[in-house]
Amino acid sequence: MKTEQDIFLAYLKSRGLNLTAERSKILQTVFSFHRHFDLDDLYDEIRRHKARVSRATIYRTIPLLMESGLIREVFRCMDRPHYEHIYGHDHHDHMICLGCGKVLEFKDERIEKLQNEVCAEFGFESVEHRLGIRGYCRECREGQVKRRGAAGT
Amino acid sequence: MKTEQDIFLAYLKSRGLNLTAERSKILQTVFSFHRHFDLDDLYDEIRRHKARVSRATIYRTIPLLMESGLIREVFRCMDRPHYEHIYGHDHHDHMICLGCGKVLEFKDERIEKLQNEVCAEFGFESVEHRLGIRGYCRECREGQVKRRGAAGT
DNA sequence: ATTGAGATTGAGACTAAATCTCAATAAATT
DNA sequence: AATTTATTGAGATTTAGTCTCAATCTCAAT
Ligand SMILES: [Zn+2]
Ligand SMILES: [Zn+2]
Ligand SMILES: [Zn+2]
Ligand SMILES: [Zn+2]
Repeated sequence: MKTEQDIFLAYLKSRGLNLTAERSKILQTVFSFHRHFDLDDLYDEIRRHKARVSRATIYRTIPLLMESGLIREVFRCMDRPHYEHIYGHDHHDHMICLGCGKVLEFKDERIEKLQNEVCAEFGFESVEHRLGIRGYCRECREGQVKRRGAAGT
Repeated sequence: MKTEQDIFLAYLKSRGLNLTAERSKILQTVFSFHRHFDLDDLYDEIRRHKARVSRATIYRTIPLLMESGLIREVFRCMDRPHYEHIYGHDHHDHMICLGCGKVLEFKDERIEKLQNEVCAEFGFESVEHRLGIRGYCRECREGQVKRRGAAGT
């Protein structure tokens, strides 16, 4: 079982790039999250650990992490892309509550299978997909709503 | 059968707003498209008809059209949101070719139904959803690829 | 250990999308 | 007609993201 480091390192090597301290710190921080994050979450968390990585470097590193298959963009919220690490986690899709901003994850094998069928019909080779359902969660429908802002898909 | 104008007008009235010449022109142009469009497509098409509406007004009107349920954002391409009118059209989802940028539309009732089931399980009330599959279309997989740039979901 | 080629970084300049401000205009209301 | 409120366009402003470049680091070959 390879670690995320192994994978990132292999990817970087394959491109003639190095695993620097900054990239390593970003990688480590990404995998320390147990939730979806945006660039500023990363930046803040790194500083909170008294490490110092510039925003420019984070902007540069995110595409590398995506290309190496370690993270993916999941949705856009407050006009910013949000990411999640995917290595070691099952694929899943998202429901985003327009009331409280909560993000629910779900996976339905039947939907996944049907997507493959549709792609086959069209002769389309799927590389990646994203299903985002926006609406209102149980708590927001029933009880009192604490508005935290709407989220985009 | 209401026209898009009726709907937009009703929405505007409900908010104490007026259907001005500019808003009317934007509405008309939106429904003259038979493809997905972004803000500049709108701007250019309006000017091509020798009408004059500022970008600021278009930026202001798009949210109104979305809130009134006439258009929706469908994906992001070249870092810009793209829209489509939805009034009078069946709901559908999209496949986006990473090779040529082509956008294919599909609808699978079974997938739609399963989404409803999943929402019910979670007690989640769906308002809207978006399924985007990115990959390679038949032509790009077989023949020669004419790269036109990648598209985002 | 030294060296040189190439990779990397951070700071700040730059770009471009989107929002905001505001004075002038238009529409609705009285 | 007068008053109020909505609307517009131009340009200023904000902000996410990219680009530039000089200084620094990495690594592989001596
Ligand atoms: Zn909620
Ligand atoms: Zn997730
Ligand atoms: Zn294609
Ligand atoms: Zn469509």
